[in-house]
Amino acid sequence: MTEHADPATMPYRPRATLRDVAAMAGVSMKTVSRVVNGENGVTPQKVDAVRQAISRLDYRPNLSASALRRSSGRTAAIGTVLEDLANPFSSALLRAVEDVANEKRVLILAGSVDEDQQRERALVRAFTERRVDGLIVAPVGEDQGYLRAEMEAGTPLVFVDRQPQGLLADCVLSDNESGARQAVHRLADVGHRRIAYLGDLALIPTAEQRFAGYQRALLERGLPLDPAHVVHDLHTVDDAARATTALLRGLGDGNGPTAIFASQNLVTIGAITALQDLGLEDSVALIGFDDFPLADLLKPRVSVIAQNPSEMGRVAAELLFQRLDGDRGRPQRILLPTTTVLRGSGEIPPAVP
Amino acid sequence: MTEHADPATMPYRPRATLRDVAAMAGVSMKTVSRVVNGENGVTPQKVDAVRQAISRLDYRPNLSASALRRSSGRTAAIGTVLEDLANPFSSALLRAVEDVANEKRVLILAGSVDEDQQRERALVRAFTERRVDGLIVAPVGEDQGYLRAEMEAGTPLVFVDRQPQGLLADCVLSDNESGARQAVHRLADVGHRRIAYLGDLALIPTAEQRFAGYQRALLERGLPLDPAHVVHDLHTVDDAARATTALLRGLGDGNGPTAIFASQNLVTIGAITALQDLGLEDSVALIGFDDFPLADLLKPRVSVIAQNPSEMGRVAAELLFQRLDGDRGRPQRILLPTTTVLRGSGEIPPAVP
DNA sequence: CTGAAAGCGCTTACAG
DNA sequence: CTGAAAGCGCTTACAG
Repeated sequence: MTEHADPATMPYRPRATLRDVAAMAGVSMKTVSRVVNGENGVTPQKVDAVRQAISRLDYRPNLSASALRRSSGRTAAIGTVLEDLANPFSSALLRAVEDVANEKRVLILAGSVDEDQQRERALVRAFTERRVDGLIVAPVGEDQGYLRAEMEAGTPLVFVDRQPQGLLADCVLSDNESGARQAVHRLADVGHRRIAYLGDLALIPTAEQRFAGYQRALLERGLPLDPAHVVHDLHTVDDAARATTALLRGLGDGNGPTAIFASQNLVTIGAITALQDLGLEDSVALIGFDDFPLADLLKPRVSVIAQNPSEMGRVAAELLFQRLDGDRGRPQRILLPTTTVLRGSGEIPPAVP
Repeated sequence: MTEHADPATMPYRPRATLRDVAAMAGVSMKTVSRVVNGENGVTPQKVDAVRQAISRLDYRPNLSASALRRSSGRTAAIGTVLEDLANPFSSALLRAVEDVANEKRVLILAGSVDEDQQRERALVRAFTERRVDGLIVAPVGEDQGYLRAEMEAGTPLVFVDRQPQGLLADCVLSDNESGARQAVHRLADVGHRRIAYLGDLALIPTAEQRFAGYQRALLERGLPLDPAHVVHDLHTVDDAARATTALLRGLGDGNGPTAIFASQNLVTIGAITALQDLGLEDSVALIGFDDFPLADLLKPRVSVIAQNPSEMGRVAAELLFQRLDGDRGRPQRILLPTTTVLRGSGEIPPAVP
C-alpha cells in the first residue's frame, strides 16, 4: 500500500542545495560536486556518504546554476520555432529533432508561430534569454537579419522548410520546385492539357517555388498557362473547396481543367471535399503536394508529392549538433528530394471530349 | 541591400552582460536592472542611455541567472511529458498547453516517452533539474510515486490522459468508459447483437476502461460477451488489420461479428483497411474511439467516439497555472466527456440472416 | 532617484 | 584525494 500525501495539507519542503548535501554528508561542496558530475578521485566512503545524503534530501542539482558557472555555458537545451506544433508537418519535424537531441541528452523548447513574424521574434528572444545552445527555426518573417546578433554570439542556427532572408545560415529545405514540376509532368503524362493550380498564400516562399515548378512544367510540355486555372491565397480547407467548386463549373463548356495540382495539404483536402460533393472524384485527376495520413484509404486513393518532415528534422538537428561540436564551415543549404507517390487520383485520364 | 556575415570567418562576439551595459551607459548595474525589468523611478535620461547601450551591445538578459537570484525562483517554463509529440493526440494537447502558457509568457519544454517508463522518469528529472515551474505529464509507468518529492518541493503537477498511480494529484481524463459504452449502445440500437471489441494493450489504463465500457453496455443490452469477438493488445495498424481479417473469416457461418468497436485510432484505421480489402466496409458496422482527420472523407464516413485532446491540454494547463497562482485546494480529477459522432459506418445495420 | 555589497547554487582555479 | 575562496550574471535588501 502506497502512502498518499495530500497536497492540500502538505507543507512545501524547500529544495535541498549542494551545500545541504555537503553538510549532511560531512564533506565539502566541491566533493559533492565531484560525485554529482561523476568525476573520479573521491574515496568510495565519501561517495557513499554523498549518495546517501542526496537520496535522503531528494537533492536535484540545479542545472541552470551549473550552466551559469561552467566555462562552456551550455544549457543542454535547444529551441525549436515551428509553424504550428499541432500540424502533422511541424510535429513530425519536432519529433525527429527530439530523437537526435535525446541521444545527446539535450532538451527541446518548442513554440508555434502561426505565420506571425512577431511570434517568431518573440520566441527566438525568449529562447535566447534562456541561453539555449542552438536554434532550429522555420522562418515566417520576411527578414531574419535580426538573428545575426545570436549567430555572432555563437548560437548555432539552422533554418528548416523555408530559406532565411537577409542572413546567410544553414538551412534544410524540400525541393519544392522540382516536386511541383514532377506533379504536373505526371498529369501531362496521362494526357491532361488543362491542369489547374490551387495554391497557398502566394507570398510564402514555398508556395512561390511550387508555383514556379508548375509554370516550368507547363512550359516544358508546351501547355498554355491559363490564368483562369490558377488560384492563389488558399489557406483553409473551406477556401480550397470553394475554389475547386468554382473552377469546375466550367467543366461543361470544354474549357474547365481536367486535372488539379494542389500545392499544399489543406488545399488538397479541400479539393477532395469539393470533388466528392460534385461526384467528380473519379473523373478529375488530382495530385497534392504533401502526403497526409489516410491518403491511401480514400477512394480514389490520393496521389501526392511527399515531403519528408521527419528527415528534415533529423538532418537539421544533426547539422545543428555538428555546429555545436565546433564545425565552422560555410553555411550549408540542403535540398531534400520529394517523392512522387502515385496511388490513383493522379492517374485518372482526361475524359474523351 | 543587406549585409551577409559569413559564419566561417565571423569571430564570435562574447555576449554582453548587465555589467557591460552599465559600464557603457555610465550607470550602476542596479539601474540597468531597473530598466530591463521595467521598474520605474529612473530618470528618462538614464533610461535612454541604458536603452542605447543595450541596443548597441545586443544585450540579452540572462533569465537563468535572474531566476537563480529572484525570490520566486520562477523560470517561466513548464515541462510537458507526452506519449509521442508526433501523434495527433499528443500534438493537439501540446498545442493547447502552449496557447495557455503563451498568454502567461511561459515557455514549453516537451518530450516523448513512447510508452517507456524509463523515459518518463528521465524526462521528469531533466525538467526538474532545469527547475521548470510546473509539469504536465501523460503517465505511462505503473507508479508515479517517484514524483512526490517534486510535489513536496512545490512544483505543481497535472496528469493528463491517464490517472497517476500511487500519487494523489490533479488529473484531466477523457471519460473512456462512458464513451465506449455509448459506442456499443449505438451499435446495438441499429440491431447488432454480435459486436467485436478490438483493443490496445490491455494493461494501458485507458484501454482497460474502454473495455469495461464495452462489457457494461453488453450487459445492459443483455448481449453475451463472446471471447472469440474480443481481441486485445493491438498496437499498430497492421496488427489491427490482421485481427480484423481473422475475425471476419467467421462471417459466413453466421457467428462472426456484424459490428466492430475499435478502441483506438490506429486500431480503427487497421480495421478500415481490412474491411476495404475484404470489400466489407459497407456491410460491417464500425465505430472507433478517437476521431481522426479525414474520417468524414472516407466511404463510408467513419463514426467515432471523439475525445478532445485540445480541451484536455487547455484544462490541464489552466489547472496548472491555478496551482502556480497559489491554489492549494484538494487535487481535482476532471473527467472530459466524449462526443459521439455518427457519420455512417456506425449506422450500418446487420445483414438480414 | 541611485548604487555598493551580499548572495542565489553552482564550478573554476588553486593550494595543499 | 580534498577543500577554501572567488566568481558566473543577475536581484535583494539596504543605505543614502
